[in-house]
Amino acid sequence: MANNLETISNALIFDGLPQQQLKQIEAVAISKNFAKGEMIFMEQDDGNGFYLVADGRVKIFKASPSGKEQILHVFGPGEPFGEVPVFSGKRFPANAQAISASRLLFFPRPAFLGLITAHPSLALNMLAVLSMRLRQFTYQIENLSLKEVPDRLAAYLLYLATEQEREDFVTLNISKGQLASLLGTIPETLSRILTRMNKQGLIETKDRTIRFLNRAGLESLSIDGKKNEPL
Amino acid sequence: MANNLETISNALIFDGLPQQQLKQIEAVAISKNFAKGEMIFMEQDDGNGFYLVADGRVKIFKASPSGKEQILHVFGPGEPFGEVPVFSGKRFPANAQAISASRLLFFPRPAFLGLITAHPSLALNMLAVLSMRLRQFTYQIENLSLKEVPDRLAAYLLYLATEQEREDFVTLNISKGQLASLLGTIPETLSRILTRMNKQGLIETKDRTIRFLNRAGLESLSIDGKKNEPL
DNA sequence: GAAATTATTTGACCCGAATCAAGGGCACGT
DNA sequence: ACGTGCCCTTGATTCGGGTCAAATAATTTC
Repeated sequence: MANNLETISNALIFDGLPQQQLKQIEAVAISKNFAKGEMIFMEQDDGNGFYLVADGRVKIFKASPSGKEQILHVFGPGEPFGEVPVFSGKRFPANAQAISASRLLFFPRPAFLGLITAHPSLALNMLAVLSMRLRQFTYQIENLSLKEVPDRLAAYLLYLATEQEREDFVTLNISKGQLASLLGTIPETLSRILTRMNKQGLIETKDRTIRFLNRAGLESLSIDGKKNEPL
Repeated sequence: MANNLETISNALIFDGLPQQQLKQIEAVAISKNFAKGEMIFMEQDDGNGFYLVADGRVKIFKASPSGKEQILHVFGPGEPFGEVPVFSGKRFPANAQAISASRLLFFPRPAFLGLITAHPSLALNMLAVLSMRLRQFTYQIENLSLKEVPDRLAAYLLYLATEQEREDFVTLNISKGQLASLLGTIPETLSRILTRMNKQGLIETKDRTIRFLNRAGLESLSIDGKKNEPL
């Protein structure tokens, strides 16, 4: 529950900027509140600015006509989203929805473009953010195309462990249904795989806590699947 | 077979820059030649600069241990690639390989960072390029996760028609095997689907030329698959 | 231009994961 | 405490598409 200036100061995207510029940035930010489940924008909407999460949690996702969803990102405090239309000049390529009650800072396009033109290091920060996101998408595409669901799950759990700076267990910050959508599968399949991994002694799950009983096994799965078994 | 300055002038990434800056840019570019099939860089290599295709064609791809490939992009003349490490500070997230004999202009990281800091519009161009690429990745993820192979193929053919400014036929600029890898499938499956589409009267294929016999059918496939059939 | 690769097609088969259908557990509001 | 939903799990079944194997066609190379 930080104030706007604190939120901006702590965001990586504004990292390294002098206090004075941060105040300029704060001056153009507009605070907006969203209830849990509320849509922030939809694919094909015009994007007249981008958002920074102050509080809460937001999912960016694609939806198919039949109702299946693929989550692209889940963003929490300090993370920006919705920048693509600002620079591409096109519409939003995906949907954004609050998955918990959220407070967001909105930066209107013209004001932000002015700031970025005037401050090269802000431009470089933004380039870094977009590059990291491209990187992440390459991993997501690799996972969807080249790995099977258990491998993706293993990779995600290990990533989460790094994220949470833990060695032997992680705590999911989204529901299992959402995790399924993030991994490009459906809840039924995820549930079955978790059950199987428990039986195999790889993990031990209790609600949203997953303990690693065989980290090496998970790592092997996450890297090359289980194709490398004895002949 | 344009010279370096022409190549740079025609690249979208340097669009709108004054002649004098283009010459500065040309001054830092290093021309490199690659034979067909030659690797340009591999995933996890250090990225000390980025490339601009002057001549030829380059594929960016991920590979699985079992040998399957997923193509992320195919770039031709005027298109930049390998920028992610320049701004993210991390290593290449994917592989790059010449799929035909190619001449590339290489821009070393430090020189390019200098240019971008000095010229805001170059920074904005680069932001636009990365944003378009993020956009494209969202479509690729959507295709892989939410659509089936025939739907992806239909979407790709229609995209290609737009690209080539044609109404009723397209000419593949990559082999069918490469197309399979771009669509996230394998040559056998692509071959079967092309055969099926021919039988269904959707298309007519002759080598790398594909004629649309039922564009509406393709469009319907590309949007929501064939789930919307009569009850 | 003939041999040697490499690309494409076709067939038989198999497997991972989606779909369809219930059932159970838990939280929340009244 | 008692529904009413929502989330998660489990079972039975189906299906898309990948694997393996082999034949054919198209290129490249010498």
